Amino acid sequence: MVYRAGKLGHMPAAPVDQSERRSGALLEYLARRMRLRSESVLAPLGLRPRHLVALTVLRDSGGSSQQALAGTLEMDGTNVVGLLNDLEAAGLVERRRSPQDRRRHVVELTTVGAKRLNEAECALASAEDEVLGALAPGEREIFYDLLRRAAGPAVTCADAYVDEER
Amino acid sequence: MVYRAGKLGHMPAAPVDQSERRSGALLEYLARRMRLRSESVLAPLGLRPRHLVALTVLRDSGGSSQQALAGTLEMDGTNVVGLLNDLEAAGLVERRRSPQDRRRHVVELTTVGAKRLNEAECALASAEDEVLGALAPGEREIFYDLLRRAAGPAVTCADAYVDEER
DNA sequence: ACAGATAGTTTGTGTAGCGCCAACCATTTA
DNA sequence: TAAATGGTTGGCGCTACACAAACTATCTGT
Repeated sequence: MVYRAGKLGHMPAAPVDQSERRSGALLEYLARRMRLRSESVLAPLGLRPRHLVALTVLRDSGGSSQQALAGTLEMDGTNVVGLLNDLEAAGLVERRRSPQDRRRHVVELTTVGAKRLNEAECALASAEDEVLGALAPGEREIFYDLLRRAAGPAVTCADAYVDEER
Repeated sequence: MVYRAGKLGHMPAAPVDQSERRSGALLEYLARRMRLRSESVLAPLGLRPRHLVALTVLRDSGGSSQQALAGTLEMDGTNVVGLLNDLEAAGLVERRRSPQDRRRHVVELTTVGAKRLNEAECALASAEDEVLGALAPGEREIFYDLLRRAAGPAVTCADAYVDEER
C-alpha cells in the first residue's frame, strides 16, 4: 500500500514531518556508527561484526544448516562458507554432518564459541554505550526488546530445517 | 588484552540472562535486512541507502558544511565529496559558499531534494513493513522514536548553520 | 603582507565485502 | 542410473571506503 500523504512535500523549513516510520535511514545510520565502533572493539578478539551476527543467530537458533543460515543472514551461500571457515578455524563453531541427510552440515556453536560470543558482547557494551548513549537505561531495554522482536521471526524460527521449493 | 569475566563475573555460564545489551548484532542484522530491501526499492529513484542517510541528515540539520557532514556521517571527507557530487548532479542538494567563510560550502537540500527524499521514504515504507513486520504499529512508533533519539544528538548537533528559507 | 592553517576537490592506491557464476564432490531421491 | 541437492572452491567484478598526495581558494595571526 502506497500512501502519499499528499504530493505537497514542499516547504523546506517547517513541514509535515510525517515522521511516523522513517526508520530506514536512521537504522542504517545507527548501525553504521555501531559497526565503526564495534570493529575496533572486536578486532582484538579476532572477530568482525558479521561473525558476531552469525554467532548470535547460531546461538539463538541452536544450530542450523548452512543453507538455512544463508537464508537467515540473507547472504549468498558461497560467502557463508567463508564466514564459517573463519569461525570454525577459530574453534567457535562446529560443522557436523547431519545424520538424517549426510549432505548437510549442521552448524553449531561450540562451548568456546558461546564463551567468546559472550566476551564479545561484553566488550561491545562500551560501543553500545557510546552509540546509544542518548537513551536512558530503561529505554535501551525497550529498544533491545523491540530489536529482538523485529529480528525475531527469522532468528527464533529455529526449526530452520523445514524448507523445500525455493 | 583478554577480556575476563573479572569484576562482573557473576553468572559465568547462564546464557540467557544478560539480555540487556545485545543490540549490536541485532542492529547490524536488522539494518542489513533493511538495506537489502531498500536498495531495490531505491534503485529506480537513482538513490542508494547512503544517499538517503545523507539527505536525511541534511534535512534534519537544515544544512551543514561538508566537514560537519563528514563528521556526522563518520566518513572520510574525500568520500563525502563524491557522495555530494552525486546528489548535486541529481539536483537534490546545493553547495553554496558560506558568506562567513568562503572556504566553506554550505550544503543544503533543494526543494527537489526534499521532495525526492519524501518520495524515497514513502517508497521505503514497504521495505520497512517487511522488515519490521513483527512489530505492531504502536511499537514501531516507539521504535522509530527511540531510533531518532539515539541518532539525535549527533544529527541535531550539527553546528547549526542557521538557515531557513532556502 | 606573508606564512601557515583550513575547506574543499581531484586522483590514485589499497583493502574488504559481497553477489554471482562455474566446476566439483558426496549424497539423496526419483 | 540419472537428476537434484548441500556444500566447497576459485574466480570475476563491482562497490564502499579509508588513506595519501597535490592543488586551489580562503582565512588568520603576527
